[in-house]
Amino acid sequence: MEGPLLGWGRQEVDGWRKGPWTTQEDKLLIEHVRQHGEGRWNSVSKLAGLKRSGKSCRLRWVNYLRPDLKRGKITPQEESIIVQLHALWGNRWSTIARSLPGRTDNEIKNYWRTHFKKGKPSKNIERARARFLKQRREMMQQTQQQQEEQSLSGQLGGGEDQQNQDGGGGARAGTADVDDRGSAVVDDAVLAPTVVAAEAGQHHHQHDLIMHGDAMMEMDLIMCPMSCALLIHGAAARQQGGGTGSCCGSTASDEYGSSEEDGATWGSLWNLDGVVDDAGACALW
DNA sequence: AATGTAGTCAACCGCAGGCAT
DNA sequence: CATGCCTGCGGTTGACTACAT
Repeated sequence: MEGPLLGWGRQEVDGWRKGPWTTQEDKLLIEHVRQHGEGRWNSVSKLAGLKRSGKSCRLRWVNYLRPDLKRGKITPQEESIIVQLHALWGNRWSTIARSLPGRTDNEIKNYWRTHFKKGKPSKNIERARARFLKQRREMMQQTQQQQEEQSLSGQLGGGEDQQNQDGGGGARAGTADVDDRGSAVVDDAVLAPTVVAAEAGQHHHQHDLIMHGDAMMEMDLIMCPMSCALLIHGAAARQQGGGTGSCCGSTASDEYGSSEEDGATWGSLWNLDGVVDDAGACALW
């Protein structure tokens, strides 16, 4: 496996190797990261004896060599998450990728390009997207209304944390609402403290989110539908007595690996009407 | 069976922001 | 405070593969 992969045109520019990585290079990089950890990519080439730029090393590691990467095709769940997050964040692939454990921004970007950019399942996608945006609008209006009511009444002296604790209805925390079409509406308030803490590092990115299209709004709360999905999943699992709730982890990947081309799966995925039961638990997971 | 086309994946490039000096 | 370097991100490109004609 030593260097048969030519064809990227340039093999070496200014002393830097370019093009496909060899297994030898991969080994060197893996070994280096194992010993020194991630980061300091520019020094990797020297320390590891790689004729690769820091950028190239980082890219290779992040997109291909990282041990926590989930190989295999994007599952329908992940796909729906991608669509929702893209509706929220646009082409912020890295942000979207953070909500999909084991997936890279590059992977998601490629996936989006090939599947949605050319409008393959456009009707479903657009419908779901439109529905999602509409739901978000309604939800935000509702939230705003609640905030106004609260500020007007002034009786809830608990401060700004109050709404998070209460979630606008107490029992709603950790669940999904169901709108008049039966679709799952993820409530901002379901964001658990742990999730907030986990997201705190990137809060500054997400606080001033600009919605796509006509839905321009500022997010007062940290928006992470995947986190919400996790919680929905968890809630569903709890309701079923399942206990642990793994989200789009490897199990999901395994489960859907064989059926993701199935049109029926697509249909059921986007027709969320049958997905959320009366208790608000999401049956997808 | 050969050829053309679309899909997928891996990698590169340029830019911007953050951080150290 | 200014500058330079490093890192990360998004866009783009090229090669390979699968499928259709």
